[in-house]
Amino acid sequence: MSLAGLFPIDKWNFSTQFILNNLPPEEYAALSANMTELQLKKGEVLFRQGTVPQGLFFIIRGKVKKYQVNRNGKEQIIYVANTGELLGYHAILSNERYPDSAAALEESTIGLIPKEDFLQTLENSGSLSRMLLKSLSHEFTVLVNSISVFAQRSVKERLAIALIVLREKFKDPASQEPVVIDVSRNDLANMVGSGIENVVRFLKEFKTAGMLDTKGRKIIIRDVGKLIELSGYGSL
Amino acid sequence: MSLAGLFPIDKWNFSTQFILNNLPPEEYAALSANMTELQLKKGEVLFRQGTVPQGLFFIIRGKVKKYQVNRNGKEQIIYVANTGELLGYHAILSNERYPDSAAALEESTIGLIPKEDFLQTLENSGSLSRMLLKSLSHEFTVLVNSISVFAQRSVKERLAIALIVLREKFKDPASQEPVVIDVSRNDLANMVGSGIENVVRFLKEFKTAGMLDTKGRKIIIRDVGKLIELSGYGSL
DNA sequence: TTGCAAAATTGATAAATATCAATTCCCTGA
DNA sequence: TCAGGGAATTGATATTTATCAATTTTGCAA
Repeated sequence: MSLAGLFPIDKWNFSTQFILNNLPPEEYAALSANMTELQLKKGEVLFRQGTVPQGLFFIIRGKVKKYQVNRNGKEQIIYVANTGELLGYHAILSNERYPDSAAALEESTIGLIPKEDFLQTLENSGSLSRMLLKSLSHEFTVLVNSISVFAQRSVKERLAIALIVLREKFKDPASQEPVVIDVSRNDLANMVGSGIENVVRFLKEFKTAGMLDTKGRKIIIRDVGKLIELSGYGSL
Repeated sequence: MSLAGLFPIDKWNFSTQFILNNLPPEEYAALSANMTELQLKKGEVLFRQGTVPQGLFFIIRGKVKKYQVNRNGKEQIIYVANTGELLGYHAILSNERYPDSAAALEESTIGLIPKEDFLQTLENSGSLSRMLLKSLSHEFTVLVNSISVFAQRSVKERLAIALIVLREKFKDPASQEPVVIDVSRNDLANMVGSGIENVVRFLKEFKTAGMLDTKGRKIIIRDVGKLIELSGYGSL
């Protein structure tokens, strides 16, 4: 089922997957000349908030959560980045430390581009800077949306939204099967901004209502339409 | 009282005030050649979410709230922009419609720069694009912080934070007097993401605790230190 | 396989927040 | 200056969400 016209999925996804692909060949070459690969196991941290950025990351394959940890150790997931997306450019561009941390949600392959190569290419390239401006501006839309949702919507609605968004991320384009979302209850709760228990209870409710099934920690989405109704984006 | 070392105020402010000032003279000239001025009365809308951007706005003097209105008409204030800040560039750069609306919180003077002049200058200028990349990346930090706070902190903490942030915005550098914050309870509630009644009750609590006084709708901050304690950023 | 530790689930209850209703308190324009 | 109306405040209560305490289930590693 496509979400087109039913749910504003573009307001929940960044758009950096398009950057590397659309770069003129010579700029791509400059950028990737010294790119090294790096394998992350599930749960491994790519970078940690408060540290100084050393490079730009490219998700060759996998899923990476971006999150903040507050003083009480509570984790808030801001975004889940997928294959093809870039990570870690904000801190380089703003010349600040990482505002958030990044860790693999599943086994992932990451390309690491040295900070200098990134900045150098940026100097010499109109396209890269144009595309970054565009992506960063789009991210603004995404984050502003998140703020409204966190500030105003109920936990149940936020869970529904999280499931719709995750479903897109876990979708296998080659398959017609219902999408299987594979994240821990803990990560799900940290995306939704609530406790594990609440999330579990609402999941059960959704299950009873026929929107999804669970199989261990895996969540199989059966009826996105109903989830969209619940999310508050119904009859958009 | 300065917040340095006590509260991360930079994580709550965008940084576009620096852009126009630091632009090379010829680029500034190109940008402002066709700038027209526009006077906004308190409450007047500068642009509305979902509409197509026509230009870039510069706050010559005043305060402008950026907010989203959801389906139920509930308003969420995302940010309060102050004198010197730029507005409305995201939608132009991402080639999307405005993700949020903007309205004057007080009588304001706005400079309007045609979209074409902005894009043209951007084409020809390294500085402008560099500074925008930096500002946009910093905004990411600000918004990510907001998300964590909305998702995890209590209304009381959020109110304390809102007051600390507003105090900075309403500060008169020429005066040593305690800062007077002049916003409606409604706007304050929409910043905090709660109802007016809750905000009023917590304000009363803060007042009783000696952190502030009220005078009609005006809020006079007496003890930021205590507010910082309450905000959850105490002993940062 | 099996046993175990971690993760998920369930239940009960406390705490926070939202909502509805009713006053009271300002501003502002006549 | 004063009356009217919107804004702010207060009170009472419903609803949502968080938290604590047990179980039960799962996924691994031996």
